[in-house]
Amino acid sequence: MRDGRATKLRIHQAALTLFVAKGVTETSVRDLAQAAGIAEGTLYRHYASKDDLVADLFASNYAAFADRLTTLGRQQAGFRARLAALVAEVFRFHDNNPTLFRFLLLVSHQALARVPDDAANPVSVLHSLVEQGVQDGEITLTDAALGTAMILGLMLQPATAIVYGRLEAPLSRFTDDIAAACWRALNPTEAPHG
Amino acid sequence: MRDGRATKLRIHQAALTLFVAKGVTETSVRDLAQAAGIAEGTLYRHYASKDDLVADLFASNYAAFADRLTTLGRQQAGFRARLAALVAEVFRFHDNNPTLFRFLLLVSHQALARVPDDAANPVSVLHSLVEQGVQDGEITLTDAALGTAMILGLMLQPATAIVYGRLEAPLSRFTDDIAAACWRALNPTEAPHG
DNA sequence: TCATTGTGAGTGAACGTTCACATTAGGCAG
DNA sequence: CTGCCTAATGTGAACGTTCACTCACAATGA
Repeated sequence: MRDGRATKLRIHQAALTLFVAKGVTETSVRDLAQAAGIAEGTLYRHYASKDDLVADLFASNYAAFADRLTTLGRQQAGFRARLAALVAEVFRFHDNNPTLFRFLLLVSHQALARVPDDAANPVSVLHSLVEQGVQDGEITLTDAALGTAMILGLMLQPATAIVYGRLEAPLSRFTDDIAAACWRALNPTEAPHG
Repeated sequence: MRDGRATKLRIHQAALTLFVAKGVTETSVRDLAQAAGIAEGTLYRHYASKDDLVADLFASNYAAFADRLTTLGRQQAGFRARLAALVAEVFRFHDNNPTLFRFLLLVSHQALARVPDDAANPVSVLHSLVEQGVQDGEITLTDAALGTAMILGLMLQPATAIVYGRLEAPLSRFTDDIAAACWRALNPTEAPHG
């Protein structure tokens, strides 16, 4: 029998590229097949449907990234070190695979519905981290949900700015600036370099 | 002749609601007509195409909001006051018309292509504000584009968190917190309450 | 009266998906 | 080693559905 794994990888790459460039709904199965260099029917040897492809592409990468963040948090002591490591990892991920990063950002709005609630989730990992920091008295801000949103915004908007050409890649050159800005944002009454 | 303006408003409302709830591409002209209580053909008495409806809905509201922000900035003296007024206005807009706010967020990725470059743009208004602050030495951070992204993130992610139910509305209750967080994020070496 | 507004069945194109058939390659008998 | 066998993989024309959009006609009201 032939090995279909190479074909599946070609589908992955074509799908990520086209989904990010044109949007999921705007990308047809014909588009995908042409970009991957296969026939339309071949896609259905590997995925039950187009939706299944999107959901699988999202869920597997989303959960894997959440796992990486969780592992990372365990290797650091103290909230500030964990935060810095998390920002660094997110930015490194963006720079290493911007297309995948943007795909996850793009479809998280719609794809999250098809992902099981108990699956690992980068946002909930971050939320747990902030909650821990609040409990341990390591940050002044007490609303963990607000703190999570702040950190998320300080990371994702610079990434978005790169997409629009308002900021120049790589994102990693802002790692220290953003980690420090997160820290200050979370500590309303403390000196910035506490 | 009959007055079509009421019909046009019904189309606006139906379109905003459905576009936000299901997405633009996932909303058909049949969906729009049914929600607005009109026939499909009627929509084409008011818009040349579905794309035209989206573009008009986006461009008019996007530019109007940018103008409001510009006016607001002129009424304040000093960067910090301007920043606080801007955050307050953005959050007020979100609370007064969350559907319109989310629509502008949702389609800004794709709709910006059809909007003339010289049109007023909320992001460029913010960028000019930050640039002015840098020039006047009112903030420590020197990269205006990075500062713009930071402020944008600190405003938009809390708004997004409300959509997902991670944060409770209204957004306005965070106005002071976020304005202060923006200020601290932009001032790496300064005391937080300078 | 007539320009404007409203109607909805109809149109061709594009969509996701299917299916009968072709191709491939590892296992296995001779 | 050779030559089938078979399951996996690849193919693309065809299918039914849905889509955005059109048009001949009706209704409205200044």
